[in-house]
Amino acid sequence: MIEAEPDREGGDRGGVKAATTAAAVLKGLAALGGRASLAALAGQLRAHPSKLHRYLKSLAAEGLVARDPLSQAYLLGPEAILVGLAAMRQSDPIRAAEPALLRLRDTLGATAFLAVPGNRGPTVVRLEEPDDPVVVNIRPGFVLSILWSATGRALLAASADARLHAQAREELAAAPARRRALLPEDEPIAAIVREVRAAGGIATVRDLYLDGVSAAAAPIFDFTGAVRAILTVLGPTGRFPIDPEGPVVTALRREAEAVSRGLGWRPVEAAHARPEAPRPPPRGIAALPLGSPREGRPAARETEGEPR
Amino acid sequence: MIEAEPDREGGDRGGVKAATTAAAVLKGLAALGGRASLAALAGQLRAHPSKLHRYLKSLAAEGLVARDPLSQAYLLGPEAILVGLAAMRQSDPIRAAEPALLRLRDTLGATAFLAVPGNRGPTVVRLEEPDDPVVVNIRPGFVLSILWSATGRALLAASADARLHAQAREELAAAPARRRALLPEDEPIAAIVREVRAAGGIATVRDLYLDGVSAAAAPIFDFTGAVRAILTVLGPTGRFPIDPEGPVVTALRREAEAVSRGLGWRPVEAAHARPEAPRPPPRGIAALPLGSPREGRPAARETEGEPR
DNA sequence: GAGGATAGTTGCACAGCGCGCAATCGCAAT
DNA sequence: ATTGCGATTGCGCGCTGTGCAACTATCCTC
Repeated sequence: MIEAEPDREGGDRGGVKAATTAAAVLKGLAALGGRASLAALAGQLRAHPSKLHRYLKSLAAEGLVARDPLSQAYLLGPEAILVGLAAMRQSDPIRAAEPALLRLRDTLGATAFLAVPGNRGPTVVRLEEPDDPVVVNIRPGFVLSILWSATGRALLAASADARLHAQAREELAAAPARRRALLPEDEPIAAIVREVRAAGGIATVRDLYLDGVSAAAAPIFDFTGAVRAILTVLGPTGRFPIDPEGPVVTALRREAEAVSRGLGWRPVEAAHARPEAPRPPPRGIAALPLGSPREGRPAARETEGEPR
Repeated sequence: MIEAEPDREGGDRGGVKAATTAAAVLKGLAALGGRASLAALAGQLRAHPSKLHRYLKSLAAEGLVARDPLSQAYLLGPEAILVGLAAMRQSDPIRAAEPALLRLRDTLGATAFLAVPGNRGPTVVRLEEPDDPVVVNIRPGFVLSILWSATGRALLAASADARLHAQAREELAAAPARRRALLPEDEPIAAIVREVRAAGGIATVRDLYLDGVSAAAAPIFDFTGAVRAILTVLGPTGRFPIDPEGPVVTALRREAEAVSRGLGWRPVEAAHARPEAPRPPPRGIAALPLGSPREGRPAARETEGEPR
C-alpha cells in the first residue's frame, strides 16, 4: 500500500506496452499518409528500425499493414480499412458530446445543450441544466430557429446544405417586421453567415431568441468535415459574457473542438504530415517506447542504467 | 544451429507477439461491429478477459479504442477512423492486382491484364504476357469495347453507372449489322447483363472481340462495393476452356476475390458478425495468443500441464 | 564490373514485461 | 442487504521484447 512511486509517468499503468507501441506504429503510418519507408517511420516515431520492423511484420501478418512489392514500403492494409469503417459506424456525436455538456454546465454554471441538424432545423437532443438554471422552455425535441438562435446561426454558417439555406430564406420571409428588425438590414442571411465565420464558426447572441438570455454556439464536425451537431451554452445576459475571448466562448470552443476530434475530425484537414521526416537523427540511442500524445521527451535512457 | 522445432507453427517468427494480439483485438472489435463488451470480445477472440482488458487499456490510451461511459462497452475510437481513412487512401487496385496478374499468367499460361473504368470505357492499365503469348494488340492505354469484350461486359454487369450504360447503348447503335448479329437479338444489353450476373459476375467470351481468342473477366470491388477494376485472362480458343467451373474461371474468380479483399471489400457486405458470441464457453482455459488467420485450434491446454 | 552507400532483416543474450490466476471492486437486479 | 455478473488489478514465473551489430539486398557511382 505504500508504494513510493516507481513510475514517474504512469501513462499506461497496467496496460501492455507493446500494444501501445503497436498502436503508435499504426498511428504513425497514418500520420505519414498511410505509406512510409521503414526509415521514415523510424524517424516519425523515434524508434529503432529493427524494433519497428518486428512490429510491422506482425501487423502485416494480421493484414493491418501491407507492403508495396516494388518500393517495399509499408502501407496500411485492408484490415485497417475494415477497422476504420467499423470505427466510423461508432462515430456518434451525442455520445461524444455528453461529457462536454457536463463539463460546460459545471464550469460555466450554464445551461448546455446539444442539437443536431434535423429536417426542420436544429433539433435539441440533449440538455444539461445547472442547479440554478435560467428559465428556458428548451427541451429535447425542440426545433430552434435558424436565424434567431445562436444554435441555428452556427449551423447555418458551418453547413453548405442547400435545403437548410432555403429554410433560412423561408424563415426570413415569414418573419414579422418586428423580428426582422433584429437582423442586419440588407442581405441578413449572408451577413449573419459572414459574421459567424469571422468569429471562427462560433455564433453568439444576446437577448435575441429569448430576452435576458445570452447564448454561444459552436458546430461539431465529423471525420468528413460535415456538421454533425451544434453545442450551445446559455445563461442570463448579465452574468454571461459572450465576448470572443471571454471564458465562455473559450471553453465552448475548446470543448467543441475536443468533441469533433472524438469523431475523427482534424483541425486543418491536414491529417498527414510531411512525407519525409525532417527531424534529428532517427537512429542513435533515442528509443521511445511510444510517442503519441506529447512530443519531446526530456531525456532518453543512456546505455548504463541510472541507479534510479 | 540445431534447433529442434520449438514452434510447430511459425506464423509470426521474428515478430512481436503482443503486436499480433493487439491487431487481433482491433480486428475482433471491428468484427463485432466496432462495439463490444469485454466478455463478448473475450468470446470472439477466445482470450482471457484480463488479458484483453490490458490490451484495450493501452489501445484506449492511444485513442484507437474508446469507451462508452454508460454501458462501459469498448468501441473503436477516433484514431481508428484516421487510420482507416489513411488506409483507404492507399487502396489501389493496380498495385493490389499486380501479384494476381503474375500468378494468372504463370499458372494458366495466359495473357492477363487489368483494366480500370475510364471515361471512354474499360481502359487497360497493366498487361502480363506469358512466354508464348497469343498475338493481341492490346496494350496499356487501350480502351476496350463495352459490349464486345469480356472485360467490358464484366464492368457493365457490375457497374450501376448510368453514363457507362449510356455509352453501351451508343456503342450498340453505332455498330454495323455484322457485329450486332453477334449479340443476343432482343434487348441485347439487358440480356448480356443478366447472363453475366447469372455467372456470378464473371463474363466469358469466345471468338468475339478477337477471332480465335477466348477471354474471361471478373470485376474487382473496393470497400464501398464500387467497381475499381476488371481482371481479364485470355488465350487461344482451342487451349483455353472458359466453362464456368473450369480451371480458368475458377482461378480467375479466386484471384479477383483476393484482390477485392485486399482493397477492403468483404463478400456479403456483412463484415460484422452477430452482436453477441454464440460460442462455447468464452472463459475457461482457452488462451489463444491470437486468432486471426485460421480458426479452430486442435486443443487447449488443460489446467494440469501434460508432460508433453 | 567492382566498389560502396543506403535500407531492410536477423541472431543473440539479458532483463523487462506479458499473462494466467485469483482476489477485489463496482454495479445492478432481486 | 444479498446475490451475481462483469470489469479490474496485484502477484510472480518465465516467456519475449529489444538494443546492438553483423548480414543481406538493392541501387548508385566510378
